[in-house]
Amino acid sequence: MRADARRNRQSVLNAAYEILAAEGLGVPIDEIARRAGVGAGTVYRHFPTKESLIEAVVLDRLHALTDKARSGIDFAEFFTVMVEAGLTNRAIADVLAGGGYHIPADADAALNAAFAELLQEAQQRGTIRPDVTPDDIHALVIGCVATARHRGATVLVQIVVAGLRA
Amino acid sequence: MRADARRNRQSVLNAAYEILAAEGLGVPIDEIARRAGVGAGTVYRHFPTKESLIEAVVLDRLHALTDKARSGIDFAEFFTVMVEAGLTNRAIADVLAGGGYHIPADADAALNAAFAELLQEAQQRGTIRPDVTPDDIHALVIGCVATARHRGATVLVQIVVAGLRA
DNA sequence: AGTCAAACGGGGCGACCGTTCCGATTATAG
DNA sequence: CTATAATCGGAACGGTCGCCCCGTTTGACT
Repeated sequence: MRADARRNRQSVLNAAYEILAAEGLGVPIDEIARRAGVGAGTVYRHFPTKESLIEAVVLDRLHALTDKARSGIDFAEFFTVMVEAGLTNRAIADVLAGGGYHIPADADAALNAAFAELLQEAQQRGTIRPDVTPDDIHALVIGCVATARHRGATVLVQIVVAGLRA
Repeated sequence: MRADARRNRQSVLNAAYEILAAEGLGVPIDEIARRAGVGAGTVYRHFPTKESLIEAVVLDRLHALTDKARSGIDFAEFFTVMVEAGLTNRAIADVLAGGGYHIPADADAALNAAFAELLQEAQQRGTIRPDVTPDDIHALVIGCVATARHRGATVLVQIVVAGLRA
């Protein structure tokens, strides 16, 4: 690959990461291109579709979250980590909420599986009420993120976590 | 006002109510017009802008909710009423979430005020934790609605309400 | 330095949507 | 029944956005 191509590809990735994290998946490609200092055509040369660009930007974040879940973290703690991830990065929030764009199922599935294991452990230990499903948790994370955007996150997460306790 | 004009106006209102409740504020005007059996121009004769049509359709629902809040209902009960209202009527959900369109401030403010009073009562009676603000509650309603769209509402609302208790 | 394929960029296409316009229609007063 | 003005419907406008195309530039290898 030519040197300028590699450079431009990296510029696009950097710009896309910044803008997507700040504004969410709704930003036009042209804006990403402008921020990267390239034309829209160049973006589409490297990433055949907007979805593929989003994928490239978001995938490693999802993997990082999955790793965190596997790191022996407490369930309640990881819950707040997820919410904070969504608050810090609107693209993550949009992807978790399933907003329009489709992310490869396996990355999403791996994260959900790790989260579900944490939940099951906590439920067996008796610290989390037994009638909540992994899907409920997933939904609560989305809700907390959407919710805490206007308000401070801490109180809301405290409330939800308190409600989750057995 | 001519008889056919009144008839058409009502058709538009009915169609708009049905579709907006079912699909949310994103539906195109043309679809509302088609469902009402009129042209798009007719819709704009009666409602100068899409926002005004939405307003006409949504306002009395907001007033109904405000009345319900004033009817001596319990705070926790009203919380679930709000969530159910959002689930039943996507237009309500979108308006509560502040999704794009602007609803006259007083209607929104009246509902919020009534809800805030219920909260304050419950907090003085000691049934709801004292560190949550009306804005927190507003946010939690939005979150529960957005959340419960995919999952059943009951478990989620139970969790949140349990977390809200003192 | 010269060559040429690869990469560039920005204008353009098609789709969608809110809004406006205007010729055709129709209800109502006289 | 006619005149007339209100109303109607849907085509057209302007704006946005994802995506593609193509004339031009540029980097790598000789």
